[in-house]
Parts: sequence; structure tokens; C-alpha cells
Amino acid sequence: MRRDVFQGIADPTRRAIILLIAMQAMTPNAIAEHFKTSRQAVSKHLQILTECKLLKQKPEGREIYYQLNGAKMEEIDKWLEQYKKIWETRFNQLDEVLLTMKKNKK
Amino acid sequence: MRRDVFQGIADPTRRAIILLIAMQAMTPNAIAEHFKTSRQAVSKHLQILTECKLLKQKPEGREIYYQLNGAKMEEIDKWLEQYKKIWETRFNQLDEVLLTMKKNKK
DNA sequence: TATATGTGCAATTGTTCGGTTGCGCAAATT
DNA sequence: AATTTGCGCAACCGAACAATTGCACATATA
Repeated sequence: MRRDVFQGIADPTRRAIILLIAMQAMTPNAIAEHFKTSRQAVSKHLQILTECKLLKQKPEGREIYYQLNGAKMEEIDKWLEQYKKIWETRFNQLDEVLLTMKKNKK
Repeated sequence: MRRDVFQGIADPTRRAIILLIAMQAMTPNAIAEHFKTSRQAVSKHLQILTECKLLKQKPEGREIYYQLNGAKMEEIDKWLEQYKKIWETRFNQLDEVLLTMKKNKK
């Protein structure tokens, strides 16, 4: 079962959960109140997000607080960095050049 | 059918395709050569990436060059910005405070 | 015109996903 | 001790996904 960060943020409900938790750690029931789906469905999303390390569990007696793992979010940022560098060095212009070369070769 | 940027980058093969194309616009066949899967499978990924606007098609006679759409990549970056702001303002510390308050309330 | 090439599209198949319902268990409350 | 509350887990279902195979079509080339 693939369980990486990108699959974690692929679902809109999960992104909404991340947004909620980013602002304040919450328990599954508290989170579920914000959605129309069942508590168990939310719980499944929490499980997935925890598996891909985007969330951390903080047990507090009988309750479990879920907290955002900022470090894992940075992983996405790092991935994006690659492309930022490529855009900034204007590789798009190189594309145009290559296409033109191809066109003229005919 | 959900077809947003986040689902676009959810698949590892598609991320690899994005990386290839980011450096140089390529045709489906050229792209397919880099993978062990069939040309049609790659073509499907290209279709998905095009639908969610991450790629742009540049028809060149009989061939079709696929090009990365940097603007759409920035959409992911914008999404990340939200959380960066939250981390930088150290909301995590606030979490700790809230948890401590909860703990002491008992 | 006949043929090869580059590509998209349709049908099929096995797998994963997101959701629901129901159950079980441990921690709190009475 | 009995009950309530907060959660996770398992089974199940329909939809979406990823990949394969086969075909159709348009553009080059001979």
C-alpha cells in the first residue's frame, strides 16, 4: 500500500483536515464535527495522514490529539523547489529553442 | 471524476513525467522510453496531467510536444504558503499551551 | 497510392479508495 | 460495578484508478 505525502494530500477532505489541525491540534470527534461524513470515515483519513507522517498523535488520557507534522509538509516544499529552480533558470525558453530547431530541421 | 493538481501529482509515475518534461518538452513516445510501462499507459498519465492543466500540448506536425505549465505548479506552492505562515507564527507552541491547559483542568 | 509512424481512444481487468455500518475495548463517570 | 464516552478495527460496497491490449486515424515517407 502506497502511503506517501502526495497521496496524503490528494484527497480534498484530508486537505481540509490538515487545515483544521494546522491551526489547532484536535481530537477525532472534534474534527468529525466539521464534516458531514461519519466519524469513522474521518478516522480513516486520520489513519492515512498518520501513516504518511503528516500527522502526529498525542494521547491525552482517553482522548487522542492529532497534531500537524510541519517537517513532513516541508517535504512537499522541497519537491517543489526542484521545479522552481528550473523555471527560474528559464528552461521554458530552452524548450522554445529546441522546438524551433526541430521545426527548421524539416 | 476528480481532476485537480493534487491528484495529478499523487502518482509517482506522473511525478517522474513532470520531472522529465520540466527539463525539456517531449513527445509521448520519447517519454514512454523512460519507463517500463506501455506507451498507452504513459499516454493516459499525460491525459490526466493535461486535464488538470499541469501540462500543455504543443502540436508539431504529427508529433505532440508536452510542456510543463509552471503556473499550475505555483498553485501547489500557494497552498503550501498557508501552512508556512501558520508554522512561522509558531502555532505549534499554542498547541502545546492548549494541551497543557486541558491537562491541568483535570 | 501504399506503407510506416505517432498518437489517441475504447474495452477489460485487477487494485485501491472513500464511505458506511457494526463491533469491541479501554478510559472516565455514575 | 454498571454505564457512558472516545476510538480504532473489520467487513462490505460502489466508484475511481492504473495498466494492458487492440484498434482507428491522421500525418509523414517511399
